[in-house]
Amino acid sequence: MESRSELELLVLGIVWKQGPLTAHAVRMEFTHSKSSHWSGSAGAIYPLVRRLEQAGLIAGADERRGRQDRRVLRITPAGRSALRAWLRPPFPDELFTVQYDPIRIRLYFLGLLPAEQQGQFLDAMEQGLSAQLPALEADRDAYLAQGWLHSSLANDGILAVRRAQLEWIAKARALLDRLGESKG
Amino acid sequence: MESRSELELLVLGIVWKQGPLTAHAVRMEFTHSKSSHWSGSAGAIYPLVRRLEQAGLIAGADERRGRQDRRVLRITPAGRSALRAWLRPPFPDELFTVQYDPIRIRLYFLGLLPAEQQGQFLDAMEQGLSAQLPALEADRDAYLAQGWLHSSLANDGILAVRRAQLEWIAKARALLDRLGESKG
DNA sequence: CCGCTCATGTAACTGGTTACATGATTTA
DNA sequence: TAAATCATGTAACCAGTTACATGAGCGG
Repeated sequence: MESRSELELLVLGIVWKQGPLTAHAVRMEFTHSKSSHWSGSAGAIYPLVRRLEQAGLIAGADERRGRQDRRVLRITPAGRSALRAWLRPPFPDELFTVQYDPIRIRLYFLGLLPAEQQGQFLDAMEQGLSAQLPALEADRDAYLAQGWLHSSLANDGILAVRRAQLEWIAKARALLDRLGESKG
Repeated sequence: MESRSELELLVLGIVWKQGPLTAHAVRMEFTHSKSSHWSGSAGAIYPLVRRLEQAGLIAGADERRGRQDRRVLRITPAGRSALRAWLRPPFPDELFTVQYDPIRIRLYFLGLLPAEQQGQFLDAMEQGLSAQLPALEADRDAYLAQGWLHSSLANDGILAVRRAQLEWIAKARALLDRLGESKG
C-alpha cells in the first residue's frame, strides 16, 4: 500500500461525499473554499485524479454531454477502504504537532516594533480574524440544513479556533496596553 | 524589493532575536521546535542564509573556533527594516484564511466510519492534543523567565488554540454519543 | 455572436524535502 | 579512542504552483 499525500486523501474524500462529480468540480471545491492551503490548481488535480484512478481508488466514466465527453468520478470499494484506514489508528504525529500560523510567527517578533505599531498590528489581526466569522457561521448552518452533520462539526472547529485566536489577541493587547501605560 | 518567503522572514527573525548565531544553530531551532511545518533541513537553510546575506539582510562573519571556521550570523539594519515591514500593513490575505488542520479535514469524512470507530477517532484526537499541553505550558513559562514577553504571548496562542480544539472535540463527541444512544 | 463557465490538460518553475558527504570538536 | 555533536554543504527528488493552451456549452 503506497502512502498517499494528505491532498490525495482529501480529494478521495470529496469524491466519496460529493460524488459522482468531475475533476473540474473537485477543483471548484478548492477555489471556492475559505482555506487557502491548497489552490486546487489544474496541474495538481488532474494528475492526482489519474493516480487515484490507476490505483483503483476511484473509477472514472466518460459521460456524454452534448457533443463533448466529461469524465465523471466515483469512489470504489477500495477507495472507501483507503479512506476508512486514513480515519483509523495509527495516526501520524503530524496531526498533533503545532500547526502553521502566520499570525503567531509574526507575534514572536513583534517586540521589534514601537509600542504604537504593535497595537496597530493587533488591531489588524483582530479585524482580519473577525471579518469572516459571519460567513463561517453561515457555512455551518448550510451544512446542517443539508444534513451533513460531520461537515458541520468540522466547520465548528474553524469557528472554535478563530474565536480562541480573537480572545488571545485581545488578551495580548490588554497586556501590552497595561505595560505601555505604566511606562508612559 | 524582492518578495521573500515566510520561511526566509522567520529565519531573519530568529537571527534578530537569537543572534549572533550559526546557520547550524538556526537549524536546531527548527529540529527542536514543536511545530513540524518546516523541518529546517540543511538543503533549505544553507542556501536561504546565503540568499539573505547576498540581499544584505544579514551579515556573516567567519569566526575561528579551534582550527575550524564557523560563520556567525547577525542581522543588519536593512534586515531589521525588512522584518519591521513584514510586521506592518498591508498584510497578505493568507494570514486570515482558514489554516490547514489535518484533524479537521479528517472530521469532514468521519461519517464513513461506524459510530463506535468514530468515538475511537475522537478519543485519539483528544489524547494526542492533550499530550503536549504540559510541555507547551513549560515553554510559555520559560519564555517569561527569560523576559521574552512576545514569545510568551505567541506561545499563548498555541495553548489557546489547542484548548479550543479540545473543547471542540469534546462537544463533537457529546453530540455523536447522544445521537448514537437515541438510535440504539 | 460575445463573453462566461465548464472541462481537461501540459510545461516550466519553486520552495521546500531526503539522503548523502565531509570533517572538526567535544564528551564519555 | 570511540561516539556524539557541531558545522557546512550538495544532488536528486517531490508535491505542489503559475501560466498557458484548447475547445465545447450556455446565457443574454
